[in-house]
Amino acid sequence: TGCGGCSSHDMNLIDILWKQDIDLGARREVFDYNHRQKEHELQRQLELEEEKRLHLLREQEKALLAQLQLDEETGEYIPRPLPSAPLQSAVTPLEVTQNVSFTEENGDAMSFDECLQLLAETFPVEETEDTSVCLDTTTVSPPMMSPEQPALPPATLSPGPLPTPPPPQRMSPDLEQAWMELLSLPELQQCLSMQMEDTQSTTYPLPNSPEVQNPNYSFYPMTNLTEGETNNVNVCPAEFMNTFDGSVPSMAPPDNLSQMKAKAPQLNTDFTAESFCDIFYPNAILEESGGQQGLEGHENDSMSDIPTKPPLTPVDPYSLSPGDAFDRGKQSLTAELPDSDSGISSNTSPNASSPGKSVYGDGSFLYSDSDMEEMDHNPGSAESDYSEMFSINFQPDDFQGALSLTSLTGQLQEQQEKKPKQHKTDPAEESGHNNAPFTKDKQKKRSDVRLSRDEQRAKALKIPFTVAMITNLPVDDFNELMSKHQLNEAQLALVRDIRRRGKNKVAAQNCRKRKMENIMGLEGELDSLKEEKERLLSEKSQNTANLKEMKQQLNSLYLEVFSMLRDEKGNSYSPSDYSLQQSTNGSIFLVPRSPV
DNA sequence: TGAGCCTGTCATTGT
DNA sequence: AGACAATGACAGGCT
Repeated sequence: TGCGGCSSHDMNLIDILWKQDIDLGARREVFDYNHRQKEHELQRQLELEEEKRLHLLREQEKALLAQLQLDEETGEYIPRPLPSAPLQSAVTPLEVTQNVSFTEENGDAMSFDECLQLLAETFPVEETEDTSVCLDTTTVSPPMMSPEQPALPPATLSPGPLPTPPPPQRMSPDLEQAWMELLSLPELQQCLSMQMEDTQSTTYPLPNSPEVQNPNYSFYPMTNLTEGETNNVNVCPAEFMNTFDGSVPSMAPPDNLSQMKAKAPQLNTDFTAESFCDIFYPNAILEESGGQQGLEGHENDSMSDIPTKPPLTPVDPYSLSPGDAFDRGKQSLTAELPDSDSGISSNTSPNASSPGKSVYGDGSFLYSDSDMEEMDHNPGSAESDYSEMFSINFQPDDFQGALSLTSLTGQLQEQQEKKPKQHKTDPAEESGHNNAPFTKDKQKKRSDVRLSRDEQRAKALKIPFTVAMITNLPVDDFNELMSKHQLNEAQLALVRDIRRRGKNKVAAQNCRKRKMENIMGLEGELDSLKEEKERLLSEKSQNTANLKEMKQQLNSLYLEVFSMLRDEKGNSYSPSDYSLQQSTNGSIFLVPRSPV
């Protein structure tokens, strides 16, 4: 079906073939008349567009020829004499292509491949390795093309008939050299290699693109053998493909040129290798260091809009507060609510009954659980204050080596633990905030506070460690940490309590998890046992049935044997009067049954 | 409003 | 003996 300009007659012929061939494995829809009709219409449109495009190409070719003539005094179709200096070889082809600025003048945008195509058509070159290298990029590309974009088979590689074959013409030596140098341009080769590599390793899937899903896209006329848009379509990101929107790129109005440059890479007019790469792999250019990275984020247009993700930086535990400004206002309130339920300090402060009066600045660290309740009312403030406290009290010098890492992980963990906390107040708790220490009401809103309760306590007692550190540090490190700080009795007790609670909390979690796993394991075991029981019962019933059958067979055999036995008078023995018994040596005896 | 679940905490025991 | 893990029990919060 690779017919180029398929006439309606051809299509009818193909129709017939389709209908006749039931072994093609083609889906039913390809035989659908409406479907085919739509395809015919689409094909006609494509043919028209192709004609327009070819016409434009001819115009551009004329312009190019004119330009080339202007460039040379000799009248040859050579864009410009090429310096042979190696240093300039990388620049000159760019100049060539830049000089061929037909697109700007014509107001049409052409892709790099279109230019190559134009060059090839203007100065057809015999197949060389270089050209095949260049155009081979199209062959490795997945067949992704929009219906509006005529599928263009590899031009110079295709031995098939060419609808518009350029007359065989030998490229002028200079131009050929320029062509080779252009192909040997490092940037271009890099781009091409990236292109090939990308098409091989990373396709540009268009999950929702009908062009890709349409199994019949190959029916679209493949009239033009030079690779133009196809190549671009194959390699350009999906968002670029979606920008075609049915318009032929070369017919793009000039006023949209800049916009099209940004969207459609094939519309670029400056064919420098860099711009080539830049257009096709904007991410790769943007992220100079991570070329492959740039190639991966092309499916989504928004990806390019997303700012480059900054490298992972250590989380600043002191910047975790969601609202310091709001929370600072509560600091005086929350700061006066420290407590340790260790039983060591729990003398109710004289100020405990007057929340408005802070004991924080008094240096007092003896608090009641009722104070903790007030802390519970402001868990958010406690969180922020906690971070704020550590921003003040945290002494990096105290944590060296492994401790710093531990503290970091602990802070990270802490950050995670803070997230789900909720903020509520309970009037009942407020009324009971003067309760004696160790009352159970301190456990209210436990889910609200969780570690933040200990965090608040730690803050209140100015303990310069994170709760995560206190909890997670190994014993030796923890003891070392404690020894490095002059903590008073209440602080030490609180730290021990925090550590105990933290570890117990983890232990409880593990225990419950283990319990659940055990339950699940037992359930699985129960299921397997049930299955085995069923199997055994089935087997038992089967055996019972077999046994019953065997008994019946044996009984019938027994009766049969009896029926064949005769006494000296020729009378048969009655099974009710006699029985057959087998002795240990295998001999059979007819034994009279004893009367009951 | 009560039931059920989840989670933190305490007390206890074992390692 | 002390630290820690494991676990039952309890209580509070949440749905």
